[in-house]
Amino acid sequence: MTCSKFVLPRSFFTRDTLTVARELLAKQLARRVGESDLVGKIVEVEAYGGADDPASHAYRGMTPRNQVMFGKGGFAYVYFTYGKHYCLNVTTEKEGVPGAVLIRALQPVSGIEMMRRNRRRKRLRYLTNGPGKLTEAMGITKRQNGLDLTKGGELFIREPQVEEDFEEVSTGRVGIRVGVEKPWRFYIKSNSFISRK
DNA sequence: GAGAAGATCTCCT
DNA sequence: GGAGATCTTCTCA
Repeated sequence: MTCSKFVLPRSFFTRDTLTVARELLAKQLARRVGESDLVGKIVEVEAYGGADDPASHAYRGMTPRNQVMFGKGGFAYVYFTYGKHYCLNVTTEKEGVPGAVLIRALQPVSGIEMMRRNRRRKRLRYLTNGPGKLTEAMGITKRQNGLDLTKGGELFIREPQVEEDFEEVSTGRVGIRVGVEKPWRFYIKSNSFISRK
């Protein structure tokens, strides 16, 4: 069962990458595994561009890995890094324009017991407070690369049932060596699931 | 075909 | 607070 009226439509994603990144805060990432639903509130994101952004995978043009970033917005871009970790991005912009938003941290909403099993950790705070951690908690791997997130299938993004006020903070991006000066990281102020201060 | 770097996490001191 | 783990992907020859 999917509450499709809450699923974010294509038009949400096919906009400017920075706009999409900011508006993704406080939305819910939902993952369906068999009978179970894993849901987390998005509390931290980073925007990645194209030829204007040396930190982006798309900076040097299209490759087999990053081709999803060049398609239209609203698809999952999952890549493997550091020999251990997957990172989940949401593509943005229209067809032919590269752009993506890295989901860096979630606040668990439901399916928490399954997240604990996936992570083999008990402490709630360490289940999803980092890009490699949240993919492990939600069972996301390269198999989810290229999935359409607007269909309400095994992976999608939806409006929260209850709107909450929050204060947005923007800083330089984390864990990269170039392009650190761009204030393209956004997170919800004073949320305890942020990956780094 | 080889070499190097990477949008990170965990464990150890 | 710091280093090691570990493998995919890209670049260059």
